[in-house]
Amino acid sequence: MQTLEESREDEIEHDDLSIVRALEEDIIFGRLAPGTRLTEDTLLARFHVTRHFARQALVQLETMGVVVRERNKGATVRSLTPRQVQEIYDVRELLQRQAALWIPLPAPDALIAELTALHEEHGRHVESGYLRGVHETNDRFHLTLFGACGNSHLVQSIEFYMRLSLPVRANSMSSKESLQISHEHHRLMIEMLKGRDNWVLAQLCVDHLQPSKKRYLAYVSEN
Amino acid sequence: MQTLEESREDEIEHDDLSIVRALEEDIIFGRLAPGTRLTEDTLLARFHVTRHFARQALVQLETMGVVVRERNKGATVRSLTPRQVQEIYDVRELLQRQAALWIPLPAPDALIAELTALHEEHGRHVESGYLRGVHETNDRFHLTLFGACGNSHLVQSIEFYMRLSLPVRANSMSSKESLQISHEHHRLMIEMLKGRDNWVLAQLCVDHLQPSKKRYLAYVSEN
DNA sequence: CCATCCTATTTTATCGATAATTTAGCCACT
DNA sequence: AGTGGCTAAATTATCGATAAAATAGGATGG
Repeated sequence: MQTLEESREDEIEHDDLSIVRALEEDIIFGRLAPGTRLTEDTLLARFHVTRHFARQALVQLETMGVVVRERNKGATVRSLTPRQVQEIYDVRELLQRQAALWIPLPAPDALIAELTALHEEHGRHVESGYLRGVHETNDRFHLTLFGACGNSHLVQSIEFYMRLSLPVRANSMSSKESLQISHEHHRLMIEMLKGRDNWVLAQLCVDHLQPSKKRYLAYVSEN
Repeated sequence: MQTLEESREDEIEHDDLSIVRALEEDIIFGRLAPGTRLTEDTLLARFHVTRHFARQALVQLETMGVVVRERNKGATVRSLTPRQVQEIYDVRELLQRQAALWIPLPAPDALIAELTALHEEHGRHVESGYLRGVHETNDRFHLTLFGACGNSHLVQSIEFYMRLSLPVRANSMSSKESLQISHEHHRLMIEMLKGRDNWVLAQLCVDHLQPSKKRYLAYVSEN
């Protein structure tokens, strides 16, 4: 049903932001493997934009840490070594733990309501297998949750590292079981927000990161 | 003596990186106040570069969080509200504390030697009042120190927030006394690296951030 | 005298053409 | 057969010109 809305790239107009979005999605869904070359001309042809926008999109993806650019050589989808994955996740744990600790508990009803709505939408997408929606609501859920810590700069950094770990998280998108576990975690988080124990919430946020990291590390070690 | 090497911008060639550096320096030395407009044409005239590079420099400064750009309006030097300063420093404390905790102690002799060399150079610059050198060796000192934590991504984030707090740190550059206190802190840090107590080191790193933050917040509150 | 619209000016955004660089394949030479 | 350099292809980097947008100042009508 949802697959109908794919691949309209020939028809609609594009600016550099939409190119960034599209490529980001290609990466998390595994359609663009790490190491894949991204030449400007390819983007030009695919998105029907002027060179200026294709280039700008690549520049932006580079600063987001999603692609690597070498001078006079072009851009490739960034590939992460296990070491880098470990480092990135260590920082993610640090940031998300602290954000969770800083959330004033119990959380206001408005926040609970907003998260519950996102949670339900997420659940529907998981059940129907609409991955694009799963990914989108998942990210919105976490940014809303961590946003409650009141430190917008911390949230920005959390968002940055979410982007950086896109290829790592790609794995877990492929199995419905993982998505359901993740969904259940979210439910628990909402419950915790009603209580007063920041430490339990923080631990939950840290644990929530483990499955996709472990899955990825296991995957690369067996190759 | 050192002032001789200033203002050669008319003569030497520039790429966007050198523009970024120059503007960065202008900000930390207070020559460019927060809120100042940076039009492309101004940079064009000042650095004798093509519009392409001036523009690219502004784009880069924006992603570094040093300037703000509004569509069709141009770039201005970012100004930080006290709230933002507080947020930024909360994150800096978090990151630098953790980096300090992750440094394996006692630190290897090679690291001690490297830091001692930087420390001495820093001291010379403080004494001679060569601010450009003070700033440069100061940043190198901290990046080398935190680099020892072994997590390059964490170090990158620390560097990012050092940039973001450039205007805050500008204040403390103006008083020799602050610089000397800072210098003494560095000496203590090196001492701590020889010991085994990560927590003392971490606390020192956090304390080291306080003076410039407090000075800045006091400054804006009295205006 | 005030509000509104218009216009001139400033400034950024977009573009396609051209220059510079790298890469790979080929050929000549040893 | 192997090595070195040379040419052609692919790709990115740079540029100046033009388009579009925002702004400020003044003119016009009420």
